[in-house]
Amino acid sequence: MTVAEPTRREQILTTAAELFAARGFHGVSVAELGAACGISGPALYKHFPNKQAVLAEMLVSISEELLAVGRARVAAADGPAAAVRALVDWHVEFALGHRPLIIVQDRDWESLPDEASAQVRALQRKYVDLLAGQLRMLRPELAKPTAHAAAQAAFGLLNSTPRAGHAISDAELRTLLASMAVAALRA
Amino acid sequence: MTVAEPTRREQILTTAAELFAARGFHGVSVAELGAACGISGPALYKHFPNKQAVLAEMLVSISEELLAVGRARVAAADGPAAAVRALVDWHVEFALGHRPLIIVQDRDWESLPDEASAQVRALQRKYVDLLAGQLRMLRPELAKPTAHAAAQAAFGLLNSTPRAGHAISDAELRTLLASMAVAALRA
DNA sequence: TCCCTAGGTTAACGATCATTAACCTGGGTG
DNA sequence: CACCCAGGTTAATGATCGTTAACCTAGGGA
Repeated sequence: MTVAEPTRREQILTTAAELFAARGFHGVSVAELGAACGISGPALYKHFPNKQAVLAEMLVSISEELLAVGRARVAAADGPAAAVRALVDWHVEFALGHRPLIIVQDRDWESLPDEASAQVRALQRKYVDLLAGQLRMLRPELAKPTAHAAAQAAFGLLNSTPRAGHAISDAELRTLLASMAVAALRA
Repeated sequence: MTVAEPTRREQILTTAAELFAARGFHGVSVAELGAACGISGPALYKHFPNKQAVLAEMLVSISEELLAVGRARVAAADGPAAAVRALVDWHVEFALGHRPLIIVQDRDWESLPDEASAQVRALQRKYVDLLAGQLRMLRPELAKPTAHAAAQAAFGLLNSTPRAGHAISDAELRTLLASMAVAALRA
């Protein structure tokens, strides 16, 4: 069976993720992005209506994936403690596997067009609330805003991943971050 | 005694911090920044050589302050456990008091001119190493890169502060974040 | 065979911006 | 009093960039 060759749309999306992560959405010109894909400049408009749409597709799809898989893992978990651990593991797994996307997501989401921006914010909020909800089942003494803030802080910890230097192996980083996040959520 | 009225330079710096935090360095034009200060456009060049210099002064000075005070608190602490706690407390105190600066620091430092960028990176590295060093004294089993990654993750947690909604009081947020960070570092 | 269309190309346009030029003004100093 | 200059002003400049226009080409279906 043949290796699935990526469509040009996909190539543009992954290339854009790397470039945006490295220099920011506004720091990458359409011409650069095209060149990095082997085509040049305006050819991008055969695949996307404009530059913001590239960013939008990228961020909306990963927000959706994070939420969908997160929900599935919670549903499959045996109780809130397991659910919290499952969510942490899922997020660190995703973050390690898609470092550029994580960087772009929390640096450049303000550059989105209004509609997509609201959509991403809503998805992210649901994702944070997913963790916050499980956390409150585990620790009923937490008020809702407190649990939300704690969940957000845990994701902040996990999202520091991509900036890490390569002096430590992915496997070690994975267990380190997961155990730190779980400990923080238990505090 | 009269209230210390800020010099125009200072006004520009604090205004720029708020605007950059809200819309990103590239998202704020020189004209907008001037207007927000009550002057207009090119008048900024009477106080700074160019737009990047505003960002540079902002980021270098806060990096220096973080490091200097961090060192002082470590020196004043009674043992590594107290030093870790002091560093966490100092960072959360600073982050809560200077939310826009924290946002700008980890979103826009790549927009700095090369020299300033290197300077900020060096200061930040020393700051992270300060925490990592105390952590290794506390937990000698940690390898140096591991401790560094753990320290970075803890700062990632603490820097999630500014994005938090206002549904929770600063006082509560302060103790929540501090205890989460300390717990994560102990894990 | 003929034509349509998907997916390229280069050239041109218009907006936005950072930066510079040229000019003004009022208050403190020699 | 005369002058200087710090700190403004508006207008102009040049670069960059996103986007559009106009055009080309290969390949597959009627």
